[in-house]
Amino acid sequence: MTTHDNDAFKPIATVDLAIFSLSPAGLSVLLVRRANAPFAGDRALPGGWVHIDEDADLEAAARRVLKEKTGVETPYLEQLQTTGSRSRDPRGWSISIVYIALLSADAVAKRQDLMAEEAEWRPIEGEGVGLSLAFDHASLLKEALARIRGKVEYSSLPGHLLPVRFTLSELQSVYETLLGRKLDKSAFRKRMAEADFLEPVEGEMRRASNRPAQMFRLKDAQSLVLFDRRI
Amino acid sequence: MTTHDNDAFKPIATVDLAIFSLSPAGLSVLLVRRANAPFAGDRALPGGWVHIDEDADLEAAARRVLKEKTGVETPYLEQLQTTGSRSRDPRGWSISIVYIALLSADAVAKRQDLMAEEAEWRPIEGEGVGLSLAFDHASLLKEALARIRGKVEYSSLPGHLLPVRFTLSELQSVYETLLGRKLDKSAFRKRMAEADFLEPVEGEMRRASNRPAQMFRLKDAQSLVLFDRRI
DNA sequence: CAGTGTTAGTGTAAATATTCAACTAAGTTA
DNA sequence: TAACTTAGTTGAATATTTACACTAACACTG
Repeated sequence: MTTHDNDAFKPIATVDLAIFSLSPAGLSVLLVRRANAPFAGDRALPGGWVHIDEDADLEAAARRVLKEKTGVETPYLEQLQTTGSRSRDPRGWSISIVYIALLSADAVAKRQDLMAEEAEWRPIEGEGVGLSLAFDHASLLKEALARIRGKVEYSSLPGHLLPVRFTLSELQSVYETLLGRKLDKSAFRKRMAEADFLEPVEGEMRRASNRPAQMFRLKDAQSLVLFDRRI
Repeated sequence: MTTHDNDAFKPIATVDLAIFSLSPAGLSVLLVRRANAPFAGDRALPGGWVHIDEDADLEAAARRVLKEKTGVETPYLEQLQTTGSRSRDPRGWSISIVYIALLSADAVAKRQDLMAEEAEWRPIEGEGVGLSLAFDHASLLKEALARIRGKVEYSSLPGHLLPVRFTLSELQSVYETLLGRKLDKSAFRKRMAEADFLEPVEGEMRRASNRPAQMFRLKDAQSLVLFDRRI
């Protein structure tokens, strides 16, 4: 057996992001158009090198890329997976650490002007975006969608896609969109109460031409709450 | 905004493994003693550089390290997480891709002679191993344990720690060990039947000085089955 | 200002699942 | 053959889930 301790392998390493938000067309992902080779002109998940001088850790690098592309600073952010292989980048053995970010609807609206030139929102259709993507990004996006759809079943994930204040009906509607099925209203409300990740915003009500609804906000906008049972 | 496309950041990158098996003392993890600096003499999770010429992808690198240290070729293997920061390795900005491996009890016994010299099994106590580990490996091990304990609640994970053939009573006993609580026998059997990841080994029974028990094996030794409800 | 439409939020009976413990089954051992 | 041990099943009491109907609170209409 040989020791490789002084023969450090240094692959090409990037941090790539699957950034999601809700648009009128449903769940959408942020894509950029690549300026340079390889895959120049193709769409890709936004990403970038880790800046060895600037980024203290991988999550900091992910937050930096996110801010560069969207202007948003405090999203829900979670590491998805790392892929690395000889063949995924024509320039050689490369590694990509993939993060998932969820942007609240009002954060997206407010920072519209801060969004990077080359970035655009694309609605999700089925398992992807109906476009071929650079590198293995189509497969990374598919994994990200699988993770998100899985977590909708037993976590507060959809709450991170809404504006800061929302009603229970709006929240239920996001769950239904992401799950692709209808939920029972009373069972839904019971789950939300048990899971204990919402707090009512005192004195604030959604008013329309019908009974006003209590508004809620997430107790913690940064972290997911996992349920005891499926929704 | 600057482009860094030709300024590829190349960190130090290793694949590290949290390899678990069952010993008489319960769940155990494989540790190695480091031969070289940094942390020479300390215990660490087994790991190594990706071999750019030899490993097609990250999982291949993980399987190679696993085989070098244990002699086992076909374990349950799953990527846990990737950590990367300026400070985790005194040699500079470094990345570690961490995998979890589960070894079946008979695989461990059979390959005892193939196990690496410097490797040893240490029983888990609480959130770790009661030893300080090199780098941030204590924290990586803690994350690995959290992942495992979480999955025991709603997956076939414990089945991957048993010998290839086992009885339902043995399986229940492993669930109980990992969960730290007793389970109801009839409810347990109902769950296992619903989850549908076991198949009876026809004609084989465990015989002792009592009623013989049907033996079972995993339908798929490589993959986990997730349950609809908690166990 | 009564009537209607619409969405918010609650209540309840029937169906389903869980729990707890007792029971039967099939072998070995004395 | 009786006692012992572990395998595997059954069932009644209790808790939870589901489906759906009900009440509540507003705006709008005439």
